[in-house]
Amino acid sequence: MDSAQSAGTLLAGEEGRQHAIARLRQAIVSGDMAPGQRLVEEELAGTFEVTRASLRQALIDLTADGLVERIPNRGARVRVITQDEAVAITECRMALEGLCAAKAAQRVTGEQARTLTRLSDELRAAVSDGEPVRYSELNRELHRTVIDISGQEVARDLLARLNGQLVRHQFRLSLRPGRPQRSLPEHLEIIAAIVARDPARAEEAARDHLRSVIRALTQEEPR
Amino acid sequence: MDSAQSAGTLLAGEEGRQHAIARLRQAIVSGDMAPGQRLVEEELAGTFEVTRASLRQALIDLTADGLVERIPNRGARVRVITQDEAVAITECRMALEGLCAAKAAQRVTGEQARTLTRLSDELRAAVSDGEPVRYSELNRELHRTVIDISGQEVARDLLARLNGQLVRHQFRLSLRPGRPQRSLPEHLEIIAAIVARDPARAEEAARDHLRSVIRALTQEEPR
DNA sequence: AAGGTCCGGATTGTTGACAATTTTGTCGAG
DNA sequence: CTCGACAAAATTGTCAACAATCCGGACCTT
Repeated sequence: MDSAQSAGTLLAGEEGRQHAIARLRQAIVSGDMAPGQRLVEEELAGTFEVTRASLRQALIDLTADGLVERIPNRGARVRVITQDEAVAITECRMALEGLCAAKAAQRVTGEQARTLTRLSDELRAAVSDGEPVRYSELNRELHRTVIDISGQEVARDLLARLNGQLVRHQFRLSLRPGRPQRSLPEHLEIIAAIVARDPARAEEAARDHLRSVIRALTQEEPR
Repeated sequence: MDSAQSAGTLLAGEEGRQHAIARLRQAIVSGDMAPGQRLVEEELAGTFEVTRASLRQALIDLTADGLVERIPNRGARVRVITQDEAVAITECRMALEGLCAAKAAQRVTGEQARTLTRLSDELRAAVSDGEPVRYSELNRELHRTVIDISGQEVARDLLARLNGQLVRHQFRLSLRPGRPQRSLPEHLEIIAAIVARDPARAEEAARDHLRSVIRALTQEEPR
């Protein structure tokens, strides 16, 4: 493979689009681009070294994911997700992840149970070692695993979209001092309920956890 | 087929796209196009009298809505929604409409309560008059009203997408003999719980109702 | 000076042609 | 008769130029 990024040549076609999507998403999620900032097609196409068509498609795709807002004839801006919206999104996650936790408890296999138990240990370790970033990763992995076990592909797609919009809020939240300590027991309870194959308890645990996330969001630090 | 409009002129741009989306959606949900049927861009652009670009955008939009399936370099087909998928979708509706019902019970105003009560009466009337189509319309209106009262816009968007995929199944279901008689009390209970401003009861009622829909779906008539 | 109108620059939207890809059809070898 | 390779056709994907639209500011009118 060649490193087609040399000056002068710009990526085209499918490759270009994927590249543009990745770069844009990264830029938005990491906060390199301020919320509300205008996204001028030609300008971005230049900086990412893709054709304008590729970048245009990328904008459309990200609009479907809720990361970008497009107004006809007026262009695109990075979508601002207010705290109220973050709460509303988390409420929907509560409903859907509750469903997934319940189904996961019904369907979990022995091997999957072992994976969950291992995650359990790693979460505990990350907290006691004081590694919030590691904890945040494991957190995401746990949610992903539960959804995976549930086999609910429709919910998985909906949740993927919701989470995409939340990445920034989630990240800020996980770095709040004391937050891992508070959420750890909630996560452990979700795992325990699924391993115990108790759907009602698993659903309640998942919902309790996200209720707690909502509380934390509404008590957002005053900046 | 149809004689379309005037010969020779084909719609373009935004107008063309909207037209194409409307016609295509109509054709798919009404069953004019068999599930799995190939959707050739040029061919459809011809019959709908829009440019290929417009139709292409329409296909992309409908893909986002889950009505069409697109495979790179291989074209689009109308997406088949299996019974299992219909069940999975309804499970997600269960989670999300449960949330909306609960929030609606918290936020309902006096006027909204009166609207719901009126709907209650109309639903009863439609059943006792034996008008399944009217009942189906009122049914959709009820669900829409509840979501509206809840003020949960995120859930509203997700549900809109899910319902778009289900239209056909829902329609078939509502025409099953005896189905309105069975679902009427469930609908009435949802309304009663919201009017009584009891979130937990409203959530449970909404979930019970959709649980019943799932049961009906899995006992689909054997054709 | 207030209000309205009309250009100018910038940006997005669309189109028609062309390139890339997949599928179909044909033919010959085994 | 079956299988595989090759070529032709059909279809989708991409691009670069062109057209439509919008915002801001200068200019004119009253």
